[in-house]
Amino acid sequence: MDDTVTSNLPGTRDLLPGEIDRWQLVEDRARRIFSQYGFLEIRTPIIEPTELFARGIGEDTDIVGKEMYTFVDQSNRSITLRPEATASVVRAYIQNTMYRGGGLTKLYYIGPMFRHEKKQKGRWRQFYQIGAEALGSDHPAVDAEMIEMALWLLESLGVKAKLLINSVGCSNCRPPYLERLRSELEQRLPGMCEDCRRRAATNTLRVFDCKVESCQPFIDRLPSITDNLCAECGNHFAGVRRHLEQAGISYEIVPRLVRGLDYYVRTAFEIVSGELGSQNAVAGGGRYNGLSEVLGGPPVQALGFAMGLDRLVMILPEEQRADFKWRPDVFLAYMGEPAFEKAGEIARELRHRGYSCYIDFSEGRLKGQMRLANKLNAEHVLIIGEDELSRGKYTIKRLADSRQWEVTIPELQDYLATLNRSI
RNA sequence: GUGAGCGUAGCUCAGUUGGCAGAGCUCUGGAUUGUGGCUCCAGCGGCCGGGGGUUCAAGUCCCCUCGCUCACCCCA
Repeated sequence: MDDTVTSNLPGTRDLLPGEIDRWQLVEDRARRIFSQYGFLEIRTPIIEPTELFARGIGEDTDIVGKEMYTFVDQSNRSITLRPEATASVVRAYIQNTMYRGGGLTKLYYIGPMFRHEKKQKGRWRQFYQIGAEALGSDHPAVDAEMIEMALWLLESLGVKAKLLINSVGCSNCRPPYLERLRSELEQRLPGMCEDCRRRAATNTLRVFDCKVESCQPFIDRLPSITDNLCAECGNHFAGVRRHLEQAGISYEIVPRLVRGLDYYVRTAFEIVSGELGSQNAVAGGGRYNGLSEVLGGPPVQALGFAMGLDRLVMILPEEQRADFKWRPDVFLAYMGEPAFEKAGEIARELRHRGYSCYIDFSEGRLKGQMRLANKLNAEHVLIIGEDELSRGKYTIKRLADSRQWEVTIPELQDYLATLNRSI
């Protein structure tokens, strides 16, 4: 059972027809809701120069440090399979001078991302995200609207989730805060875990992510960024909260929720679900006013979020999962070669008129074809035998109530038209 | 990278102190010559993940290995 040719790579998977309807439901809903908020789709390449992610995500992050799928191509360039899409979207925004008209640019994307991590519940090496980016404004209402949109998508799908928010300051208030944090950490560090000591040096804010029990008392007593915001950041955060409240959205402020990089500023948020096990984040996002400049573009105030489709599908309530099954409007059953040809002709005509038809090619007997029609949940079976062929009238049978009657093809079309099929 | 649990039919899983590899579902055929579902009958389907060892005898015990799953780190 371990043939390397007939096995997928670890952390990847096939999404089979039996479950794909749930994905389509989620994707369709997301597209509809995002477009209601004025977001337009963008599709960027799945591969990018490694440097884009190294700079756009940050050298100190786990993603860049150990999780990227990176290879050297035939032209000796270092290429990386995208571990997330924000850097690509900002790159495309700069490259295509989408900032030219001024104002707010709203974009969304759907697609696979890649991170070389060990598989866990809700964690894959190839996973899928739907995300949105709003570029060109620092207005707190933009933050609130984006959060509202993400929550509404989940709510409309019947998914229960909780919003966690924070503000991580900006280039004015963060450096003095970090200095204070480091000096307080210095005294406590000897009692803390190895990871904390490492993080204190490389990416200080990250010590707040620590989950080691013995570190918690230390962390709880550290000054929080939330209490050390400058006036502008404090006002911005208050604005976001006010707009959330006006939208009737409840939230929890989590001072420990941080995004560690310099160009991540102000709003940071996460949407979590209790049903996901250890990886409980369904969506995460934040503001990144400095990213465009880091990538060589103009200053652009922006924020975005990404939602994990795999995780969303996983926690989709059962009742959201059915309803979508494909079924043929007409299953064409035939007996004999001339009837087989006639079946093909009728099916072609019906399909061109927008109906879904199915023909069994096994050349089995009528019984077997009826059985297949039933298994496919066909709404009708059109029986084409020698009688029908010679008279030009066919037997149509409605499987739900077993009623059957004779029709000509024009009569069949009239009948089907009365059923109000959605095409 | 570290730790734990699990690998038996296409799927979900039984398999006792080591003693002829099983069930349900699916699939195929029949009961029913050109009529599905429900029922009944029959059938197909296995390197028990792989390799080595112990034993008269291993799905079962031991060692190695591969795979999967969950957890740690971190994140979607």
